[in-house]
Amino acid sequence: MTTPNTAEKIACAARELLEQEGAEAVSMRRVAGAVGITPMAIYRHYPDREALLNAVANAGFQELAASLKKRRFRGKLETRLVQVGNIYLEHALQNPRLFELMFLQKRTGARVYPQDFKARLSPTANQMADVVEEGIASGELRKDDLWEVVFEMGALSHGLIMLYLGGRMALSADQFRAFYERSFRRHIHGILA
Amino acid sequence: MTTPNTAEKIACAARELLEQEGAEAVSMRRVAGAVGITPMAIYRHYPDREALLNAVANAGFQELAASLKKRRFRGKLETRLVQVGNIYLEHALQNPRLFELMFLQKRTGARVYPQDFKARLSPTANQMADVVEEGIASGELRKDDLWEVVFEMGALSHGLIMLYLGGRMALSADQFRAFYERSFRRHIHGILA
DNA sequence: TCGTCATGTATACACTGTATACATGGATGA
DNA sequence: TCATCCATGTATACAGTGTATACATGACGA
Repeated sequence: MTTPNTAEKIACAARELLEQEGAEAVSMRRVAGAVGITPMAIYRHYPDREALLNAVANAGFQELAASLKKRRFRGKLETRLVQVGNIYLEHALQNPRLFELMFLQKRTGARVYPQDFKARLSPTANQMADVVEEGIASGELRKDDLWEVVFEMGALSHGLIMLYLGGRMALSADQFRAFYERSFRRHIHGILA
Repeated sequence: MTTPNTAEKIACAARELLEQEGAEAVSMRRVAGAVGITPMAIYRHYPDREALLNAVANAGFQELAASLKKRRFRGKLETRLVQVGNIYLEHALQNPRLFELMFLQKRTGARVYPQDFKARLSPTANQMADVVEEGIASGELRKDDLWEVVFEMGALSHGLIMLYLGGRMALSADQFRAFYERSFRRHIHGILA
């Protein structure tokens, strides 16, 4: 148990290949080569390529959840919402390909709105939900459907990040960070005068 | 010129395959088979598969632009913003795979923010921009960066649609339409009390 | 009539995921 | 101790992919 599992070594190699050469470079043969085994040996640990990529994505979700849990959010409500959003953002900027894999791919077992969210099965969304729920309770936020508000902030987040990672915004990482934060604040305040 | 071009027949067949069997089913061999030519004949019209998919995506953008141009938006400002958003939505719901192709794929020659948008090269964004610009001028909308506001509404739109099309929301099409519209209105008004 | 050129074909190559059959080595039970 | 089992890995093969290369064909202009 202390020595790294072969399955983990495979997933690790897949992730490295993913981040360095893109998703299409993650072939069974190349992953196997990186680990030092035969392509078919991978199938002793993962039923197929999709399952392997799924495992990599899951690792990403766990990391993201850990990042969110580690951090303590403080300050006024708007600040805390922005802080949660920024953790998503940093995770995306530091693992761009992994992030695409996590949210673009049709994953079997992905959390489904609304039931899995209301059941608090999504650790990432829970953090945002806690802040929003408190805001609604304190009267700082308009009374509204908690999970709709949370999911929609996630959608805005993903939308911006995907467009940026997809090369549709000619901005430096720092410029994008600033844009992203402005967008978050605009979403909180609304655009009406 | 009146009879359909072979290049067009190829793109058309590719689009049908895409919408009916998914992006991975769009292979050169299958497209060629549908048209009744040899796989290699496609290369007389498109340099490679990516270019073919690009052509299909471009057709989608033209359709969307035409839909937007055809429609006249009237009523109060918020209503018009929602109307523009709904056209995106309907296009996505009626051509889901095409929509994914249009916005997920890294397209060469995709409009890049901000220069291409400010140069009004994106017909789809222009429609939204007209409404927002008028709102800012009339004082109905807060004074802000026009194109940031426009791009960000597009991002929210794409984010929601991608998550829905990606199977991450267990909602009927009508339920999603309602969610989408509520989100749009929330974004306009803000979530603060 | 004779190129010329656009269009299509035939074949081949390197690559992919993975099904199938076989090897191996270490743990376990008699 | 020995036989057995089983997890793990290997070797090979097959159908599929994009596409490079070489050749065919048929319309058209000089």
